[in-house]
Amino acid sequence: MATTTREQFLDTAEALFAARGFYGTSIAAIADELGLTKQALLHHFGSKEKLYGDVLRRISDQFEALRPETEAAAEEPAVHLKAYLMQIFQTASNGSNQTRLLMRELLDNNERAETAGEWFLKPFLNNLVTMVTAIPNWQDASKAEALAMVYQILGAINYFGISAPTLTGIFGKTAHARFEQAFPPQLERLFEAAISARQ
Amino acid sequence: MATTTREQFLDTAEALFAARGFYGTSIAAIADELGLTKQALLHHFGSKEKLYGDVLRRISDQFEALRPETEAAAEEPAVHLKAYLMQIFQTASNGSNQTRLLMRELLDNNERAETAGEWFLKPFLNNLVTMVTAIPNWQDASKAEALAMVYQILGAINYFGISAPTLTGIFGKTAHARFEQAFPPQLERLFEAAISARQ
DNA sequence: CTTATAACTTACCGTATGGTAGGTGTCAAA
DNA sequence: TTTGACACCTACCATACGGTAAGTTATAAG
Repeated sequence: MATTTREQFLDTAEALFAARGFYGTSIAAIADELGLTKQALLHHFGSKEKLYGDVLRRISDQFEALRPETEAAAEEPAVHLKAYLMQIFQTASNGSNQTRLLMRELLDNNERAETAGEWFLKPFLNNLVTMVTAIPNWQDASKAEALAMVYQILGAINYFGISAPTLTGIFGKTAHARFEQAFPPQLERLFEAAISARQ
Repeated sequence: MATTTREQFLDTAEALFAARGFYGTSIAAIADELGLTKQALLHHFGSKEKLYGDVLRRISDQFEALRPETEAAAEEPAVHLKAYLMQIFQTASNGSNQTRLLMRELLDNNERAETAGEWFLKPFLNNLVTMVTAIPNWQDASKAEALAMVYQILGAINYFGISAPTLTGIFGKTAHARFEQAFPPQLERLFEAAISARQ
Protein backbone atom coordinates (compact mmCIF):
# COMPACT_ATOMS: atom_id res chain seq x y z
CA MET A 1 0.00 0.00 0.00
CA ALA A 2 2.95 2.32 0.58
CA THR A 3 3.47 4.30 -2.60
CA THR A 4 6.39 6.60 -2.01
CA THR A 5 9.90 5.35 -1.33
CA ARG A 6 9.93 7.32 1.89
CA GLU A 7 6.85 5.48 3.14
CA GLN A 8 8.35 2.16 2.13
CA PHE A 9 11.44 3.03 4.14
CA LEU A 10 9.28 3.85 7.15
CA ASP A 11 7.42 0.55 6.83
CA THR A 12 10.47 -1.66 6.65
CA ALA A 13 12.28 0.37 9.29
CA GLU A 14 9.32 -0.06 11.64
CA ALA A 15 9.33 -3.81 11.05
CA LEU A 16 13.06 -4.24 11.52
CA PHE A 17 13.37 -1.91 14.51
CA ALA A 18 10.49 -3.80 16.12
CA ALA A 19 12.06 -7.18 15.41
CA ARG A 20 15.67 -6.46 16.30
CA GLY A 21 15.78 -3.14 18.10
CA PHE A 22 17.58 0.06 17.23
CA TYR A 23 21.12 -1.22 17.69
CA GLY A 24 20.35 -4.60 16.16
CA THR A 25 19.15 -3.00 12.94
CA SER A 26 21.56 -1.49 10.42
CA ILE A 27 20.42 1.08 7.90
CA ALA A 28 22.01 -1.07 5.21
CA ALA A 29 19.71 -3.95 6.18
CA ILE A 30 16.67 -1.69 5.89
CA ALA A 31 17.73 -0.43 2.46
CA ASP A 32 18.58 -3.96 1.30
CA GLU A 33 15.01 -5.05 1.96
CA LEU A 34 13.89 -2.51 -0.66
CA GLY A 35 16.71 -3.28 -3.08
CA LEU A 36 18.29 0.10 -2.42
CA THR A 37 21.54 1.25 -0.86
CA LYS A 38 21.85 2.81 2.57
CA GLN A 39 22.73 6.12 0.90
CA ALA A 40 19.22 6.26 -0.51
CA LEU A 41 17.95 5.97 3.03
CA LEU A 42 20.34 8.66 4.26
CA HIS A 43 19.20 10.86 1.42
CA HIS A 44 15.61 10.70 2.68
CA PHE A 45 16.16 10.81 6.43
CA GLY A 46 19.58 12.32 7.05
CA SER A 47 20.60 9.89 9.77
CA LYS A 48 19.59 6.66 11.46
CA GLU A 49 18.41 8.53 14.56
CA LYS A 50 16.17 10.79 12.50
CA LEU A 51 14.67 7.79 10.72
CA TYR A 52 13.95 6.19 14.09
CA GLY A 53 12.32 9.38 15.31
CA ASP A 54 10.11 9.55 12.22
CA VAL A 55 9.03 5.94 12.72
CA LEU A 56 8.06 6.65 16.34
CA ARG A 57 6.20 9.81 15.40
CA ARG A 58 4.18 7.95 12.81
CA ILE A 59 3.18 5.29 15.35
CA SER A 60 2.19 7.93 17.88
CA ASP A 61 0.01 9.62 15.27
CA GLN A 62 -1.61 6.34 14.30
CA PHE A 63 -2.46 5.59 17.92
CA GLU A 64 -4.01 9.00 18.27
CA ALA A 65 -5.99 8.39 15.11
CA LEU A 66 -7.44 5.21 16.59
CA ARG A 67 -9.31 7.22 19.19
CA PRO A 68 -12.00 9.07 17.22
CA GLU A 69 -13.17 5.83 15.60
CA THR A 70 -14.50 4.63 18.93
CA GLU A 71 -15.72 7.98 20.15
CA ALA A 72 -18.98 8.13 18.23
CA ALA A 73 -20.16 4.72 19.40
CA ALA A 74 -19.93 5.62 23.06
CA GLU A 75 -22.01 7.93 25.18
CA GLU A 76 -20.69 6.35 28.33
CA PRO A 77 -17.03 7.17 29.12
CA ALA A 78 -16.35 3.67 30.45
CA VAL A 79 -17.60 2.13 27.23
CA HIS A 80 -15.54 4.57 25.26
CA LEU A 81 -12.33 3.70 27.12
CA LYS A 82 -12.99 -0.01 26.92
CA ALA A 83 -13.60 0.19 23.18
CA TYR A 84 -10.40 2.15 22.68
CA LEU A 85 -8.30 -0.26 24.70
CA MET A 86 -9.80 -3.26 22.97
CA GLN A 87 -9.00 -1.62 19.66
CA ILE A 88 -5.39 -1.26 20.72
CA PHE A 89 -5.45 -4.91 21.66
CA GLN A 90 -6.78 -5.76 18.20
CA THR A 91 -3.97 -3.79 16.62
CA ALA A 92 -1.44 -5.53 18.83
CA SER A 93 -2.73 -9.04 18.18
CA ASN A 94 -3.01 -8.54 14.43
CA GLY A 95 0.71 -9.08 14.10
CA SER A 96 1.38 -5.38 14.08
CA ASN A 97 4.87 -4.52 15.16
CA GLN A 98 3.84 -1.16 16.59
CA THR A 99 3.18 -2.51 20.05
CA ARG A 100 6.46 -4.34 19.96
CA LEU A 101 8.35 -1.21 18.98
CA LEU A 102 6.52 0.76 21.63
CA MET A 103 7.68 -1.72 24.22
CA ARG A 104 11.24 -1.38 23.00
CA GLU A 105 11.03 2.37 23.20
CA LEU A 106 9.82 2.06 26.77
CA LEU A 107 12.83 -0.13 27.53
CA ASP A 108 15.40 1.96 25.70
CA ASN A 109 14.05 5.34 26.66
CA ASN A 110 14.88 4.63 30.28
CA GLU A 111 18.06 6.66 30.63
CA ARG A 112 17.07 9.45 28.29
CA ALA A 113 13.60 9.91 29.76
CA GLU A 114 14.87 10.85 33.20
CA THR A 115 16.20 14.10 31.87
CA ALA A 116 14.13 14.56 28.75
CA GLY A 117 10.79 15.37 30.40
CA GLU A 118 9.19 15.39 26.99
CA TRP A 119 8.38 12.28 25.06
CA PHE A 120 6.37 11.26 22.06
CA LEU A 121 4.13 9.00 24.15
CA LYS A 122 3.18 11.67 26.67
CA PRO A 123 0.07 12.92 24.84
CA PHE A 124 -1.06 9.35 24.38
CA LEU A 125 -0.83 8.66 28.12
CA ASN A 126 -2.39 12.00 29.00
CA ASN A 127 -5.33 11.18 26.80
CA LEU A 128 -5.84 7.89 28.57
CA VAL A 129 -5.79 9.58 31.95
CA THR A 130 -8.40 12.06 30.73
CA MET A 131 -10.57 9.22 29.51
CA VAL A 132 -10.34 7.49 32.87
CA THR A 133 -11.21 10.55 34.93
CA ALA A 134 -14.25 11.08 32.71
CA ILE A 135 -15.74 7.92 34.22
CA PRO A 136 -18.14 8.81 37.08
CA ASN A 137 -16.45 6.61 39.71
CA TRP A 138 -13.05 7.98 38.80
CA GLN A 139 -13.72 11.70 38.70
CA ASP A 140 -11.94 12.41 41.96
CA ALA A 141 -9.11 9.96 41.33
CA SER A 142 -5.57 11.29 41.22
CA LYS A 143 -3.62 11.30 38.00
CA ALA A 144 -1.40 8.61 39.50
CA GLU A 145 -4.32 6.37 40.39
CA ALA A 146 -5.85 6.70 36.95
CA LEU A 147 -2.53 5.96 35.32
CA ALA A 148 -1.96 2.91 37.49
CA MET A 149 -5.31 1.54 36.41
CA VAL A 150 -4.68 2.11 32.73
CA TYR A 151 -1.22 0.61 33.06
CA GLN A 152 -2.59 -2.67 34.29
CA ILE A 153 -4.55 -3.06 31.11
CA LEU A 154 -1.89 -1.70 28.77
CA GLY A 155 0.56 -4.04 30.45
CA ALA A 156 -1.63 -7.04 29.92
CA ILE A 157 -2.31 -6.10 26.30
CA ASN A 158 1.29 -5.46 25.37
CA TYR A 159 2.64 -8.46 27.19
CA PHE A 160 0.20 -10.59 25.27
CA GLY A 161 1.07 -9.07 21.92
CA ILE A 162 4.77 -9.45 22.50
CA SER A 163 4.70 -12.94 23.87
CA ALA A 164 2.52 -14.39 21.16
CA PRO A 165 5.25 -15.61 18.80
CA THR A 166 7.44 -16.83 21.63
CA LEU A 167 4.61 -18.83 23.15
CA THR A 168 3.79 -20.37 19.81
CA GLY A 169 7.36 -21.58 19.67
CA ILE A 170 7.25 -23.04 23.16
CA PHE A 171 3.84 -24.62 23.43
CA GLY A 172 3.01 -25.19 19.79
CA LYS A 173 0.56 -23.60 17.39
CA THR A 174 -2.64 -25.26 18.57
CA ALA A 175 -1.94 -24.46 22.20
CA HIS A 176 -1.31 -20.89 21.22
CA ALA A 177 -4.53 -20.69 19.22
CA ARG A 178 -6.47 -21.73 22.31
CA PHE A 179 -4.54 -19.19 24.33
CA GLU A 180 -5.37 -16.47 21.84
CA GLN A 181 -9.04 -17.34 22.13
CA ALA A 182 -8.99 -17.43 25.92
CA PHE A 183 -7.35 -14.03 26.27
CA PRO A 184 -9.85 -11.39 25.02
CA PRO A 185 -12.71 -12.35 27.37
CA GLN A 186 -10.28 -12.39 30.27
CA LEU A 187 -9.02 -9.00 29.20
CA GLU A 188 -12.56 -7.65 29.19
CA ARG A 189 -13.12 -9.06 32.66
CA LEU A 190 -9.91 -7.46 33.81
CA PHE A 191 -11.09 -4.14 32.47
CA GLU A 192 -14.43 -4.39 34.26
CA ALA A 193 -12.65 -5.30 37.49
CA ALA A 194 -10.22 -2.42 37.18
CA ILE A 195 -12.99 0.07 36.46
CA SER A 196 -15.26 -1.05 39.25
CA ALA A 197 -12.40 -1.20 41.75
CA ARG A 198 -13.18 2.38 42.75
CA GLN A 199 -16.56 3.22 44.18
CA MET B 1 28.44 -9.09 47.35
CA ALA B 2 29.80 -10.82 44.25
CA THR B 3 33.14 -12.31 45.18
CA THR B 4 34.52 -14.01 42.10
CA THR B 5 35.41 -12.14 38.95
CA ARG B 6 33.06 -14.36 37.02
CA GLU B 7 30.14 -13.34 39.22
CA GLN B 8 31.10 -9.70 38.91
CA PHE B 9 31.03 -10.10 35.14
CA LEU B 10 27.58 -11.66 35.34
CA ASP B 11 26.32 -8.80 37.51
CA THR B 12 27.52 -5.99 35.28
CA ALA B 13 26.52 -7.87 32.14
CA GLU B 14 23.00 -8.29 33.52
CA ALA B 15 22.79 -4.59 34.28
CA LEU B 16 24.10 -3.44 30.91
CA PHE B 17 22.15 -5.95 28.83
CA ALA B 18 19.02 -4.88 30.71
CA ALA B 19 19.72 -1.20 30.16
CA ARG B 20 20.85 -1.23 26.52
CA GLY B 21 20.00 -4.64 25.12
CA PHE B 22 22.24 -7.29 23.61
CA TYR B 23 23.30 -5.34 20.53
CA GLY B 24 23.58 -2.06 22.38
CA THR B 25 26.06 -3.51 24.85
CA SER B 26 29.67 -4.23 23.88
CA ILE B 27 31.76 -6.73 25.81
CA ALA B 28 34.42 -4.02 26.12
CA ALA B 29 31.92 -1.81 27.95
CA ILE B 30 31.13 -4.60 30.40
CA ALA B 31 34.80 -5.24 31.08
CA ASP B 32 35.52 -1.52 31.40
CA GLU B 33 33.02 -1.28 34.25
CA LEU B 34 35.22 -3.70 36.22
CA GLY B 35 38.50 -2.11 35.16
CA LEU B 36 39.36 -5.14 33.04
CA THR B 37 39.80 -5.74 29.34
CA LYS B 38 37.35 -7.56 27.13
CA GLN B 39 39.86 -10.40 26.80
CA ALA B 40 39.40 -11.16 30.49
CA LEU B 41 35.70 -11.50 29.80
CA LEU B 42 36.30 -13.73 26.79
CA HIS B 43 38.62 -15.84 28.92
CA HIS B 44 35.77 -16.54 31.35
CA PHE B 45 32.85 -16.91 28.96
CA GLY B 46 34.26 -17.74 25.53
CA SER B 47 31.95 -15.45 23.58
CA LYS B 48 29.40 -12.69 23.98
CA GLU B 49 26.54 -15.06 23.18
CA LYS B 50 27.65 -17.52 25.84
CA LEU B 51 27.88 -14.74 28.41
CA TYR B 52 24.35 -13.66 27.52
CA GLY B 53 23.14 -17.23 27.88
CA ASP B 54 24.76 -17.54 31.30
CA VAL B 55 23.12 -14.31 32.44
CA LEU B 56 19.70 -15.56 31.34
CA ARG B 57 20.21 -18.92 33.00
CA ARG B 58 21.10 -17.26 36.27
CA ILE B 59 17.95 -15.14 36.18
CA SER B 60 15.82 -18.19 35.44
CA ASP B 61 17.35 -20.00 38.39
CA GLN B 62 16.78 -17.05 40.69
CA PHE B 63 13.12 -16.86 39.70
CA GLU B 64 12.76 -20.55 40.41
CA ALA B 65 14.43 -20.04 43.76
CA LEU B 66 11.85 -17.39 44.66
CA ARG B 67 9.14 -20.02 44.72
CA PRO B 68 9.93 -22.17 47.77
CA GLU B 69 10.16 -19.12 50.00
CA THR B 70 6.43 -18.56 49.66
CA GLU B 71 5.44 -22.22 49.61
CA ALA B 72 5.57 -22.87 53.35
CA ALA B 73 3.35 -19.95 54.25
CA ALA B 74 0.48 -21.11 52.09
CA GLU B 75 -1.84 -24.06 52.49
CA GLU B 76 -4.22 -22.58 49.94
CA PRO B 77 -2.97 -22.71 46.32
CA ALA B 78 -4.49 -19.32 45.49
CA VAL B 79 -2.66 -17.70 48.38
CA HIS B 80 0.52 -19.42 47.30
CA LEU B 81 0.28 -18.13 43.72
CA LYS B 82 -0.61 -14.65 44.85
CA ALA B 83 2.32 -14.53 47.25
CA TYR B 84 4.67 -15.71 44.52
CA LEU B 85 3.48 -13.17 41.99
CA MET B 86 3.63 -10.36 44.51
CA GLN B 87 7.16 -11.41 45.32
CA ILE B 88 8.06 -11.15 41.64
CA PHE B 89 6.50 -7.72 41.66
CA GLN B 90 8.62 -6.77 44.65
CA THR B 91 11.73 -7.93 42.82
CA ALA B 92 10.71 -5.97 39.75
CA SER B 93 9.95 -2.74 41.58
CA ASN B 94 13.12 -2.87 43.68
CA GLY B 95 15.06 -1.52 40.75
CA SER B 96 16.11 -4.98 39.70
CA ASN B 97 17.00 -5.22 36.06
CA GLN B 98 15.96 -8.85 35.79
CA THR B 99 12.42 -8.05 34.77
CA ARG B 100 13.71 -5.59 32.23
CA LEU B 101 16.07 -8.14 30.74
CA LEU B 102 13.31 -10.73 30.72
CA MET B 103 11.16 -8.35 28.72
CA ARG B 104 13.97 -7.81 26.26
CA GLU B 105 14.47 -11.53 25.88
CA LEU B 106 10.78 -11.88 25.13
CA LEU B 107 11.13 -9.22 22.45
CA ASP B 108 14.34 -10.49 20.93
CA ASN B 109 13.58 -14.18 21.18
CA ASN B 110 10.73 -13.76 18.73
CA GLU B 111 12.35 -15.16 15.61
CA ARG B 112 14.45 -17.79 17.31
CA ALA B 113 11.64 -19.11 19.49
CA GLU B 114 9.49 -20.16 16.56
CA THR B 115 11.92 -22.88 15.66
CA ALA B 116 13.75 -23.41 18.94
CA GLY B 117 10.92 -25.09 20.85
CA GLU B 118 13.03 -25.02 23.98
CA TRP B 119 13.63 -21.95 26.02
CA PHE B 120 15.01 -21.03 29.37
CA LEU B 121 11.70 -19.54 30.52
CA LYS B 122 9.65 -22.62 29.72
CA PRO B 123 10.00 -24.28 33.15
CA PHE B 124 9.13 -20.97 34.80
CA LEU B 125 5.90 -20.70 32.80
CA ASN B 126 5.09 -24.37 33.28
CA ASN B 127 5.41 -23.93 37.02
CA LEU B 128 2.99 -21.02 36.96
CA VAL B 129 0.45 -23.05 35.00
CA THR B 130 0.76 -25.86 37.56
CA MET B 131 0.20 -23.40 40.37
CA VAL B 132 -2.92 -22.06 38.68
CA THR B 133 -4.48 -25.46 38.02
CA ALA B 134 -3.94 -26.35 41.67
CA ILE B 135 -6.57 -23.77 42.57
CA PRO B 136 -9.98 -25.45 43.07
CA ASN B 137 -11.88 -23.28 40.56
CA TRP B 138 -9.19 -23.80 37.95
CA GLN B 139 -8.67 -27.53 38.13
CA ASP B 140 -10.48 -28.24 34.87
CA ALA B 141 -9.08 -25.20 33.06
CA SER B 142 -7.04 -25.76 29.94
CA LYS B 143 -3.34 -24.99 29.90
CA ALA B 144 -4.10 -22.09 27.58
CA GLU B 145 -6.70 -20.60 29.88
CA ALA B 146 -4.43 -20.84 32.88
CA LEU B 147 -1.59 -19.27 30.95
CA ALA B 148 -3.79 -16.43 29.73
CA MET B 149 -4.72 -15.65 33.33
CA VAL B 150 -1.17 -15.65 34.55
CA TYR B 151 -0.12 -13.54 31.62
CA GLN B 152 -2.49 -10.77 32.55
CA ILE B 153 -0.79 -10.42 35.88
CA LEU B 154 2.74 -10.91 34.64
CA GLY B 155 2.02 -8.34 31.96
CA ALA B 156 0.81 -5.81 34.47
CA ILE B 157 3.80 -6.43 36.76
CA ASN B 158 6.41 -6.20 34.07
CA TYR B 159 4.89 -3.23 32.35
CA PHE B 160 4.95 -1.42 35.65
CA GLY B 161 8.56 -2.31 36.37
CA ILE B 162 9.73 -1.26 32.97
CA SER B 163 7.79 1.96 32.76
CA ALA B 164 8.79 3.25 36.15
CA PRO B 165 11.86 5.29 35.13
CA THR B 166 10.21 6.60 32.00
CA LEU B 167 7.15 7.75 33.91
CA THR B 168 9.32 9.45 36.49
CA GLY B 169 10.88 11.40 33.65
CA ILE B 170 7.54 12.39 32.17
CA PHE B 171 5.37 13.17 35.15
CA GLY B 172 7.98 13.99 37.76
CA LYS B 173 9.20 12.23 40.86
CA THR B 174 6.34 13.04 43.21
CA ALA B 175 3.71 11.99 40.68
CA HIS B 176 5.60 8.76 40.20
CA ALA B 177 5.82 8.12 43.93
CA ARG B 178 2.03 8.38 44.17
CA PHE B 179 1.75 6.08 41.19
CA GLU B 180 4.03 3.56 42.84
CA GLN B 181 1.86 3.62 45.91
CA ALA B 182 -1.37 3.26 43.97
CA PHE B 183 -0.20 0.27 42.00
CA PRO B 184 0.20 -2.66 44.45
CA PRO B 185 -3.35 -2.59 45.83
CA GLN B 186 -4.68 -2.41 42.29
CA LEU B 187 -2.49 -5.32 41.36
CA GLU B 188 -3.90 -7.36 44.23
CA ARG B 189 -7.41 -6.51 43.16
CA LEU B 190 -6.53 -7.54 39.61
CA PHE B 191 -5.29 -10.86 40.90
CA GLU B 192 -8.47 -11.51 42.89
CA ALA B 193 -10.56 -10.64 39.86
CA ALA B 194 -8.55 -12.92 37.58
CA ILE B 195 -8.76 -15.81 40.02
CA SER B 196 -12.46 -15.51 40.67
CA ALA B 197 -13.25 -15.08 36.98
CA ARG B 198 -13.78 -18.84 36.73
CA GLN B 199 -16.47 -20.49 38.80
C1' DC C 1 18.56 24.11 -25.03
C1' DT C 2 19.79 25.09 -20.36
C1' DT C 3 19.21 24.73 -15.53
C1' DA C 4 17.69 22.91 -11.28
C1' DT C 5 16.19 19.50 -8.38
C1' DA C 6 15.18 15.06 -6.67
C1' DA C 7 16.48 10.32 -6.32
C1' DC C 8 19.51 7.69 -6.34
C1' DT C 9 24.61 5.50 -7.19
C1' DT C 10 29.80 4.18 -6.29
C1' DA C 11 33.83 5.17 -3.71
C1' DC C 12 35.73 6.04 0.41
C1' DC C 13 36.68 6.92 5.56
C1' DG C 14 37.16 6.60 10.60
C1' DT C 15 35.66 4.02 14.22
C1' DA C 16 33.91 0.23 16.95
C1' DT C 17 33.04 -4.44 17.20
C1' DG C 18 33.73 -9.58 18.38
C1' DG C 19 37.31 -12.58 18.29
C1' DT C 20 42.31 -14.75 17.74
C1' DA C 21 47.23 -15.35 18.92
C1' DG C 22 50.59 -15.21 21.86
C1' DG C 23 52.30 -13.57 25.51
C1' DT C 24 53.28 -12.40 31.22
C1' DG C 25 52.91 -12.97 36.01
C1' DT C 26 51.17 -15.75 40.06
C1' DC C 27 50.59 -19.64 42.65
C1' DA C 28 50.24 -24.36 44.00
C1' DA C 29 51.40 -29.19 43.26
C1' DA C 30 55.16 -32.73 42.06
C1' DT D 1 63.13 -26.33 41.09
C1' DT D 2 60.27 -27.46 37.55
C1' DT D 3 55.60 -27.87 35.64
C1' DG D 4 51.22 -26.54 34.67
C1' DA D 5 47.01 -24.28 35.27
C1' DC D 6 44.84 -20.00 35.85
C1' DA D 7 43.79 -15.09 35.31
C1' DC D 8 44.79 -11.81 33.07
C1' DC D 9 47.43 -8.67 29.40
C1' DT D 10 49.03 -6.37 24.62
C1' DA D 11 48.90 -6.71 19.81
C1' DC D 12 46.46 -7.58 15.99
C1' DC D 13 42.67 -8.61 12.52
C1' DA D 14 38.57 -8.86 9.58
C1' DT D 15 34.24 -7.13 9.39
C1' DA D 16 30.42 -4.06 9.85
C1' DC D 17 28.87 0.18 11.08
C1' DG D 18 27.15 5.23 10.29
C1' DG D 19 28.28 8.89 7.58
C1' DT D 20 30.65 12.08 3.78
C1' DA D 21 31.84 13.34 -0.98
C1' DA D 22 31.15 13.37 -5.46
C1' DG D 23 29.19 11.66 -9.08
C1' DT D 24 24.92 9.95 -12.51
C1' DT D 25 20.38 9.89 -14.30
C1' DA D 26 15.68 11.36 -15.00
C1' DT D 27 12.24 14.75 -14.90
C1' DA D 28 10.34 19.09 -15.19
C1' DA D 29 10.50 24.21 -15.44
C1' DG D 30 12.48 28.63 -17.69
